[in-house]
Amino acid sequence: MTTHVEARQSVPALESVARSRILDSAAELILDQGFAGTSMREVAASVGIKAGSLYHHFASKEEIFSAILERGIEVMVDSFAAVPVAVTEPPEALLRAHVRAHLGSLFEFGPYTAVHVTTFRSAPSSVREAIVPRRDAYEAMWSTLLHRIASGGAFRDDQDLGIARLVLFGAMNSTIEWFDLDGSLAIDDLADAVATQFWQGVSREGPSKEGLSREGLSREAAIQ
Amino acid sequence: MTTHVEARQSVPALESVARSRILDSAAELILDQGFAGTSMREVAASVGIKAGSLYHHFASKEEIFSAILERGIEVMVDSFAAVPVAVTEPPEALLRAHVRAHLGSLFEFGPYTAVHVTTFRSAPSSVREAIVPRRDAYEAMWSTLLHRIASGGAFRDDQDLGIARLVLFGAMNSTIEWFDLDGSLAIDDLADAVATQFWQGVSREGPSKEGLSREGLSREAAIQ
DNA sequence: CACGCTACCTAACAAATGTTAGGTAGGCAA
DNA sequence: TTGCCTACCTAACATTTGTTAGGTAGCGTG
Repeated sequence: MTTHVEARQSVPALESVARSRILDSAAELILDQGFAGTSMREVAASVGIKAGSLYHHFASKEEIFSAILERGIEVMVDSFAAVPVAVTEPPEALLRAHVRAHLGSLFEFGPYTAVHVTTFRSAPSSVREAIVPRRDAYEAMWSTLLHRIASGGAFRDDQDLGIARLVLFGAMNSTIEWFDLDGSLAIDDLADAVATQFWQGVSREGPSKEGLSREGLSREAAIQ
Repeated sequence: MTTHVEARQSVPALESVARSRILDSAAELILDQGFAGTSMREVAASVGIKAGSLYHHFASKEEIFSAILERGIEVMVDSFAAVPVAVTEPPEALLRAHVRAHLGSLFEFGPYTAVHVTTFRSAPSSVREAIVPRRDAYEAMWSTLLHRIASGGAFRDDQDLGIARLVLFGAMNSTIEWFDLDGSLAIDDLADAVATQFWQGVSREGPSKEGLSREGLSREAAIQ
């Protein structure tokens, strides 16, 4: 009854075509219903098969979820690694390019990264713990980047780098909530806006020495 | 078998003590399991009663969820309205105070706002649509605030206000993911860091006229 | 006292859940 | 042809789900 047989990929085939199709559909569903809110029957129906057949490709619902979250990280890491800007470029250009890459991973390579970002916190702890190391690895790439820039003296020294990074992550990741690839704002312009806001802020006048801190930010509270 | 009878509140009692206790526990559970991932029996057990008894206080699971999301907005709106800084204050102070208020609503008044922010996108559309107007009202309060500041000329004019606001929201809301009230970083310092980063950015040198934009950000893509 | 009200309970319901066992159709290789 | 393998199916399973009906204990008020 199926129209044709899928060709096997020539690569060592970590992920067969069938598996990928299922993951695509499942991720889309999970993105707007959550993991627990998406049933195996729904996933199966969305790719035109019956629920039981899913177990020909995955051992369990959790395995599907895990695969999606992992692919989400892969996409981010690959995007980061593929940034076409040399580390010798000026800080603003470096930053902008990496912001663009991260936003790209959220919108341009399937729903995987978006699912990862939005549902990680409510994932079963077994799934979550298995992914944490890879997640940390990606965050470390960013840490390294920011430290490199900071060591060049381009950053203000009254702001904690770890906090700055987490705030930037939040700003980027939450674009999922409102940005639309097909809308009037281009993703390149979005990246520029986010990067500029991160780098220079929104105020007209330049940064004062003391910033906004009420009495000077205590530095003891450093976060990685 | 119950130890005591709850005293009725003297206020018109929009929310009885019993209802509030249930909402508290339910919100906590939903915060780290999601709506679909949290069962009525779980909620009931967390307040020491049986599932059926929940229906003495709420008509359905959805009603519990709705009540939580609505309270989440209430907390935000109340916090915003209670900001003890006059609009005549300098922009940085105004901003910092409102950032502090929003962060407070996320961490200091129960899990409601946090639940709202993290689970809104995966809520059943019936629930979501009912809440959208109130949500918009809160966002409008921020829009008004930012426009007031902008009309004073304090903002750079090459950045879209709507985007800036959404990015700020993202930065604030995603602190849920990593900030810990009982950690070494005080929430006041967090607010300072976020506000400073929003206002001045992280770079040392002042904003250049052209910013980071590749060729000048197109303004047509204005977002509310 | 009797009444009614609140807040809970038990027990069950139909429906939906993840998962499994066993079967079938078609392609490919010997 | 025979046999195996992949990819699907049907049908059922035990469990969990939201929800409801009906009952009971304790309280305050008439």
